Amino acid sequence: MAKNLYFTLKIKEKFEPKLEEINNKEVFEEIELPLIPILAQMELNGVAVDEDKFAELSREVENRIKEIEQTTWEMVDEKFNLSSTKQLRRILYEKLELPTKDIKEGKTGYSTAASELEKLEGEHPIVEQIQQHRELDKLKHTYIDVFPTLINKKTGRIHTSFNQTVTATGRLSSSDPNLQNIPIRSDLGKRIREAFLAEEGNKLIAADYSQIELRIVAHLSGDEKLIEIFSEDKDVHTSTAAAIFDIEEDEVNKDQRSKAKEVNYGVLYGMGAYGLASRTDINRSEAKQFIETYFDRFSGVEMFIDKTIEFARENGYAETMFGRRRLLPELDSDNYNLRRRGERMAINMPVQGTQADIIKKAMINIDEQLKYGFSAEEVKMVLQVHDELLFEVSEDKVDKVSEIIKKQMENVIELLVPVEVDLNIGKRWGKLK
DNA sequence: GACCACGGCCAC
DNA sequence: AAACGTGGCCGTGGTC
Repeated sequence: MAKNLYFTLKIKEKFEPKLEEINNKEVFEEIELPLIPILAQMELNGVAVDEDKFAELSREVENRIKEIEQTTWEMVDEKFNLSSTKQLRRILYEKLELPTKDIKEGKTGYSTAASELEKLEGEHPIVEQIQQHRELDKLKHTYIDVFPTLINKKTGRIHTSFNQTVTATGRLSSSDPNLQNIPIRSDLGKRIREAFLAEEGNKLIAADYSQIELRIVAHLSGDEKLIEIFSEDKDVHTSTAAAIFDIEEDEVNKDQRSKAKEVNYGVLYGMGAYGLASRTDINRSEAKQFIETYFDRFSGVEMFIDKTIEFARENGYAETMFGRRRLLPELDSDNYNLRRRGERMAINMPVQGTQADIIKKAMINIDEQLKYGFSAEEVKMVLQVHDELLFEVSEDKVDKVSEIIKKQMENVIELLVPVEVDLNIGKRWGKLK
């Protein structure tokens, strides 16, 4: 024990000045340190799951996968492993001789990734079988069949690890198992998420920040148009579509909105024309025009991006609103691609990192507020998924607790735009209202 | 059995 | 040559 104390002190002596030197003592003391016991408690709390539901899904998906396999084998007159990209590549591009003109090549040959299979739609019915197989196989082996084996004997719940020192931006990560990537997008995915639930007498409260990253961009850039959109509580993707297509908001169709959404999020990550074109049905020159028009309408955002990269190049790091830093030696590289990658990291850090700071601070403030009025039995913080907090709460405390959660999350920081949190409550995650 | 690279894909 | 940021986990195919 004495040794532990001795070396801990030595470590403090070594690192405290360094922390001060990089101006991160506050991030450490006001965010990371107080967060530790909260994460520990969340790990101990765990989350309840519906074991029978997983068993049911497993049987159902198993049968469907077998059907698809059989159909696929009959199409090519041979049995092969659909999970082997190597074998699939031989079948698609050699045996069936599907066109490889637009297909990306990796280190081992032509790709069979989802984005490439899409280009082969209509060429052969096997493509659709592979697409379906991919989704079902992924969800079965990564989630459906895994979670039942991870239910803790004593608690009857699943316990993750929240890692505090993994990411470059300040986000948490979750592992063993990762509970930050539970499916939600596909129909089967939704059914998997619905297998996460509250125990008898409890409800789940999911509280998520609405468009927080784009609101942070609005704040950091000071872009007038983006600020106006959020201040007037408009749908940001619809308004963006109206701005770039130069039409009225009520004239925006689904397709235009979804393209605007790609642009909105793409911008946060430094997406180029190539990226936008490959993710939508427009070609490169249209994509280029698109992005140019976006920056023309939202010139504050373009200036923010330029200034952020410039700052990072001069200082060797990018930082969040709370001063958390990410070193970016890539910006000095002789390698063009590496340098461009560094620039994209520089753009992303202030946005993603500030979001991480905000939600961590919210967790600390909520914990502080809840620990006096409620018992650990009545209220459990169970998961954090980057812009969302999940709580399991005694049914009779839901109203009071909801109010505290929303208030604390929305008031961590004042931005030039409103910070909004949506609450969803119910028995099953993914089926909340 | 442990580990690895790769291709692939789930989430935000 | 790469093209959109942050993660973690899967099966295949292979080595030790």
